[in-house]
Amino acid sequence: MQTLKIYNSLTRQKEVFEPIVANHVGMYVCGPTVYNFVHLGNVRTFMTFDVLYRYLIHIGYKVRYVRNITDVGHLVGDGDEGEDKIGKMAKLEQLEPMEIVQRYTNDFHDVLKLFNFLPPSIEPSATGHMVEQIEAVKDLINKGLAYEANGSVYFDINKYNEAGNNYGKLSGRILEDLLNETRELDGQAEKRNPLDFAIWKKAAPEHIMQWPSPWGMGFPGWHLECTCMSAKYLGKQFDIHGGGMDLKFPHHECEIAQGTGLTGVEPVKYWMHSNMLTVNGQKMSKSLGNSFLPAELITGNHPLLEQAYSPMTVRFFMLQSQYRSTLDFSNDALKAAQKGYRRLINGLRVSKNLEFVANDEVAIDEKKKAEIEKSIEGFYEALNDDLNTAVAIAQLFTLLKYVNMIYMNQLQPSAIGEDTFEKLKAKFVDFIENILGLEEEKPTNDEAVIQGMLELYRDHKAKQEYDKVDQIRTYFKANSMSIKDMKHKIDWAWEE
RNA sequence: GGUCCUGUGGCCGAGCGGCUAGGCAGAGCUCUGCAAAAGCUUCUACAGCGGUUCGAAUCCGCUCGGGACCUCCA
Repeated sequence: MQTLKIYNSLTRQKEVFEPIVANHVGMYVCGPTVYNFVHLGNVRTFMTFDVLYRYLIHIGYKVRYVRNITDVGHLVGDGDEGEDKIGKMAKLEQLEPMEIVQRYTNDFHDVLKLFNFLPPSIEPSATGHMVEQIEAVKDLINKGLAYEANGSVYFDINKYNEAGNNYGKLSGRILEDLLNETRELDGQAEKRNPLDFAIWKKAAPEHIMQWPSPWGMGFPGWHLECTCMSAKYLGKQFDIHGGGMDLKFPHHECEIAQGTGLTGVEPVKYWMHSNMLTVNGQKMSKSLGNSFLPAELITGNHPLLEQAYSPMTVRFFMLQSQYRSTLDFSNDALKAAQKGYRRLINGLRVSKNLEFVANDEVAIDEKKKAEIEKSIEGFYEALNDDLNTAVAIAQLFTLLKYVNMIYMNQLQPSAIGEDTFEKLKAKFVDFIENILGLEEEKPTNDEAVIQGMLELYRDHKAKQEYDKVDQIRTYFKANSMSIKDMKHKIDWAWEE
């Protein structure tokens, strides 16, 4: 098996990945809060973990990939007194909260499909795990790590730290500093410590999302669902937890506190955080209003877009950088990616039809043979090095060169030997399709080609070259189409 | 203000002590009826100033830019 190294945010260094249970990997990734459309920044994070998931499977692990849907508990605004995001949208659009959830969950799934993401093994939702969350709150109260105040329950940071823990270790925060910088927020009065965070919130009567609990009507705190669902499906300790960099604090910090508080052990072995997608150097985010929706991208319908870009162009574009670097989103970069992607995919199509031809008169070109072998090895090395897809793609372009040379008859297959030839062919396809998840996009403008054919048809007809005319008709017919040769015009239709 | 990241050639983006990353764009060549495609060759780099070192995009210091987080964000 390959030796994969992962940058662990918790230890701030690259570590050799060793699963808790041999050959099995438990991976949890924070999914979206479904109160709005997912944007391209979100897509980047899910793409990072899609490639990781694919790679782990490729190198032989049995992976359980859990990615949640947060459909309650995420509050609007800064304070703990903010409205629930789903509830707010429901009111705004005059819909049932579950309609909001359904609508944006559907959108999320559409987007994932668009970018060719593998579905996770389990996709649990927060509202579907209300019992588990209430039990967790009870448990934390029993353990003395949480307290009730006025119908809400807060996690007690001081108690947690007194028990020998270190709240803030993931994000590198020092409690005193945090305290000094705490903003004046509503609801602070209820807390023993301003840093304590809600694990259960009392719901005002008009609040449209609420559940009965031992502490009255309310709803769970934002961080709790991930703790409960990851523990339920992956166990109290699991291998990889991923998410965007911006979730490190407070979300993931709170997850560590909750998980450790509940079970006494660290919930996660490797924390992975993907960096932000930026626009003109600034983070793409919903609140800054500089986010791009996938739909805007593929239609080109956005003031900052000069043209439309296909989903695979975007996938290629994002994979050309390493996930821990910020990536800037621009027309020039996207256009360059489009060309690169197309060149690679043309090679992919061509490579599938390449056949080995034995020829004893051709000597083995050891240098070329070695370069191919080295690039294949290099592809693995790149991904093993904290999922460096940028370097992996560079290797792919070396392989592409050889695929093209063989295709163009500039290189005899036998010059690299049958083994290397078959390996080149198999790996090239496997790397692109199965690991990077890039696929050929079928042309969307077949109509233009058809019109060109009809043009030819018209010409030949005019010149009375009926053998050519019949040839074109046969071609159409073979594709379940027929040419409609009418008095006023020539058109085509699907054969009925 | 605190914590942390970052500045690479025309553009994007790897590398993080010695070995041409790569893509896109530009130039030349081969091939071609002409193109396109493909292959070959090639030009532009490591923000600035010091230091460490036989050797520094790569380590250290300072200066100047850019950004993230500090209870909305992937």
